[in-house]
Amino acid sequence: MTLVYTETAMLGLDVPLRASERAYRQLRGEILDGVLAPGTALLEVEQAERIGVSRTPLREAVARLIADGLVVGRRGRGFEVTEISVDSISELYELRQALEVQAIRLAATRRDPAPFIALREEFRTAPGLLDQGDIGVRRYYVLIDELEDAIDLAVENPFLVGALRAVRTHLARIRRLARRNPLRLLAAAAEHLLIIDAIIAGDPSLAAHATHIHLHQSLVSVLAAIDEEPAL
Amino acid sequence: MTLVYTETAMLGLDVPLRASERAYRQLRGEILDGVLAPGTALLEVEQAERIGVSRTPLREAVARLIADGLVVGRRGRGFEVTEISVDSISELYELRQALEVQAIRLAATRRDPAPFIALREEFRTAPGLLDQGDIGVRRYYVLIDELEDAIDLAVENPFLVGALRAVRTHLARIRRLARRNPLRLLAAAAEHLLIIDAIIAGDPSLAAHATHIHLHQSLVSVLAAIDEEPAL
DNA sequence: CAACCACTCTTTGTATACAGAAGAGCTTCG
DNA sequence: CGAAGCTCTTCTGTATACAAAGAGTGGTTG
Repeated sequence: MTLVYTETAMLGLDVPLRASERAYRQLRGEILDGVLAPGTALLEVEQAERIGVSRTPLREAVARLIADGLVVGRRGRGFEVTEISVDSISELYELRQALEVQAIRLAATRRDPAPFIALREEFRTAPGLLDQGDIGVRRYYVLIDELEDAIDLAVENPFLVGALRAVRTHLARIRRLARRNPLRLLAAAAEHLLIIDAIIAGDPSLAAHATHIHLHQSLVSVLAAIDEEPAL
Repeated sequence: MTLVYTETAMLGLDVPLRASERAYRQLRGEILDGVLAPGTALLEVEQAERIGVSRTPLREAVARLIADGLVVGRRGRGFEVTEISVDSISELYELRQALEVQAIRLAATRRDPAPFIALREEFRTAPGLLDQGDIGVRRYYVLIDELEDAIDLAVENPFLVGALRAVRTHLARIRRLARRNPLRLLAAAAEHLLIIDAIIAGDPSLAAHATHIHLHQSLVSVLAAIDEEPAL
């Protein structure tokens, strides 16, 4: 739930990191990026040699990944990357809805409007951004990250933010296997604007319902995208 | 998020357990029971010797406790048991509300009524139970555990149930330092009955609102109890 | 020919030894 | 007398060696 970063990491310096931390970040990144596909077996010695650490810090990293729900222990034979089923996506969204709606409610109640007003301006440029192809889409995702950060800050609740972060970890994997279509991104941008407006207006109920709808649409879109893809 | 128990543990056999698992359970139990008070420093060698395992499995146990949010790493000098502030209680309840309301909604939607009908009968005996002093109160808490288990089962969502379990871990600590008064327990029993009725009736909205109210009253009671106590 | 048992090999779980970093206390110098 | 620096101690972080458990395989026997 609580991630601890060293002060050097927070400063973005690439000062030598603890081996266990390096192993954790690398494995986590590879799982999220799909390099380590769901179902992949993780053998301790093999992974330890590959990453360049000994088994002790690697085990610590795997333990954290298990706590994150990205890896499961197989009885007897080591560990493997967790699978993603269509059912699990719906289940994740049930949790996500509960958390995001609550977070938005609190953000709309406690907010300092300033950062959201700034974000509103940026989100208004989103339609233009989405016309600029892949690079625009990437900048759009950065915008969403900034919105999430602003919400996390406004929520002022480490427990809730921690739970949200855990959900977002799994979302990152899902996003990979369900490339969203441009029309959906455009609609999503409008939905985000509505949520931002509600936060600025200090209307928790409106913000909550807008979030509910946004997540519903998002889930529908993700499930449709997955239905079309041959994989999974 | 996901807890993995060995099959021997699930059967309740006290077959030799892995050392790391033993260390985890003992430390977790001691933190939850308040034997290891908030702020207590955990030195690896010291704890390892006390529990009777070597440092390696102890570190694994501590890593899991950090993931649970029961322990935090102190920069430089080891680890310590996390503190509980009044603010953190309110924050925990904000998360708890989001999760429980969603869980109850889903339970009321998907439920197999049978277990809840059985629980309703049991909860009707709660007022009598609470007249029987300490032993009755303890049986009442067992009843609540059974209700929570029934809800977890009906929810059919590992993500949501996992998040709930994490919250309940922290609740156990809070319950310790805010002994509830008998009147509150009586009122809580009535609130639980209302929730159970709503689940049996298959009325998600009613169940959700009943839960909302129940948690609100619970928080008010906890905060009042803590205000009275000299400690903290 | 099939089933069961034993053996071996692989892989995890645990202990311990070693190295490096951080804090405390003492000494010394200004 | 105070402050700063150095050393010493203590603790964490990592590697490695060892033990035990499970799975797979081959042989043997009914």
